[in-house]
Amino acid sequence: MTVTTVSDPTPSELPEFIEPALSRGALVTIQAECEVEYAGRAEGYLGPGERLIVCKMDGTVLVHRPTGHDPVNWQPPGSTVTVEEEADAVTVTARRSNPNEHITIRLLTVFSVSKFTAEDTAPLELSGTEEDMHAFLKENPAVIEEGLRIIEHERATKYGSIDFFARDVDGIPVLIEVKRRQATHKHVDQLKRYMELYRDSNPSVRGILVAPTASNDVQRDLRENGLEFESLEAAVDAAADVQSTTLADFE
Amino acid sequence: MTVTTVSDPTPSELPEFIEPALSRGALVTIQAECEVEYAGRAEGYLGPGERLIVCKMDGTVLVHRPTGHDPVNWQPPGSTVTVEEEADAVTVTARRSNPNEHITIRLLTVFSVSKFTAEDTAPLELSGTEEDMHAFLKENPAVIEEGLRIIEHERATKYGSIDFFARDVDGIPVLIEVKRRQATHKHVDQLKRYMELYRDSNPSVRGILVAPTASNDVQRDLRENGLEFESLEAAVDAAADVQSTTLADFE
DNA sequence: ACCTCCATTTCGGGA
DNA sequence: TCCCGAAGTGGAGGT
Repeated sequence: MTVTTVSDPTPSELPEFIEPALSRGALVTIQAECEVEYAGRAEGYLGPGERLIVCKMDGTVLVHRPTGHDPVNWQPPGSTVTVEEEADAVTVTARRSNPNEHITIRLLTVFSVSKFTAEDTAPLELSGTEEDMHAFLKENPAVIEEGLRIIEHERATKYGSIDFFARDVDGIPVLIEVKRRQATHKHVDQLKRYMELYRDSNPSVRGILVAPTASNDVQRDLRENGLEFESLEAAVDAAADVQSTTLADFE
Repeated sequence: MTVTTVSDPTPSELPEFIEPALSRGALVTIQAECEVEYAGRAEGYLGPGERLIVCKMDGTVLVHRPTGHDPVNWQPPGSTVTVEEEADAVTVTARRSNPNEHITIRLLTVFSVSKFTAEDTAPLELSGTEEDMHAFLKENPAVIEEGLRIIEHERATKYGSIDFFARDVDGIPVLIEVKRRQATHKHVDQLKRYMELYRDSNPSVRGILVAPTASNDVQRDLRENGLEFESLEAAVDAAADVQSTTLADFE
């Protein structure tokens, strides 16, 4: 039996159910009315309500409301989880240092608690990330500009790293920043910053922001700073494909 | 009965259990071996493994592994969830448009499924956010600099908004950017960008980055750009307190 | 440990 | 709707 569920557990059952389950690597889910208090990087209080609580073997604790993607309260992996029976409630506390913070969940009424010893080793295969886009552009620099030669990928600077350091057909150095989503002013800032590191020693250096789209405002921002925009919708699609894409896709 | 759990459900039970539960506003949790496929902003595939699946009434779907804070796969709120029995598995699909994307979970073995009609209206009370820091600084501008007058909070520009537009004791305009955590080069960039909007019409404008700390690199970056750093550890603490803090805390 | 940046970021606020 | 920035962001990768 991989899943064990206890309906309407008594308060004294909870510590002896949850703590050993976690230390044996189980996923614990609790359906309960609870209130939550958090103190650490910020301070938070959540009054009584019915929520789904998930505790993981690595110290992760999540408190989920009936709606929304994000947990309303949580504790990241690396925390230590303890369950204690108190006078009028059972509390689940997860603590960690660095940063020093804790979450305390007061279980007012527990409707159900279950443990699930889950085994999961399959890796997540994800494509269409910015990394995939990089790999594609490295192999197909001409989709950015005819004659462009990639000199270095992820060129380190004292502040972050430039996605691509390249040279154009005339040998002029080109700094390239790649985004997988619509470009924003922030990305222009990022490219501008890298440009500053090169302009002194090489005033002719060019800067290109490569992204599927950019608003008119952002495109103007680039122009006003002597930078260029290269719309590359196709590169995003290509990066999502597993099989390699050829230049023919762009003609 | 608020929670209903079915252990080892048969495939044909699942659609009729899950879909009505969601449409009636329940939180559905599934403990199962499954594989997951995602296509939309990126493409993903996760091979068979044992996971906890959470479906919410608002269309949120989360797939959690035995470890980690983040779901390994998910679909954000606003999706439409359907459950279908197929030849060799039951699939849970969540779809949304804008962006067009979907997640498909193939349930290979379902150990347990439960529905939880949770009611939760309590608001989350959170303090120590950047917004709280703003409120504190607005009331206590002298902690930034003696004689500073706040003219405008969240002053809109064509690009984002400046946290504070102020004037110093000599009437010189001051742009202030506030961060609740250690300042980074990105924040310097942000302030620099706002400065550009004012330097033309007012060359003497000053810029201050207010944050609890900043690395030496970042502080140098600020100096080299004619900007200032104001370390304000205390303001962060003050913002976390519910009761208002007085200037005395800084003396 | 620090620093930087990506993320299927999500979320909320303002124009 | 777009656009922008915060988040208790989390997570990975480099130095």
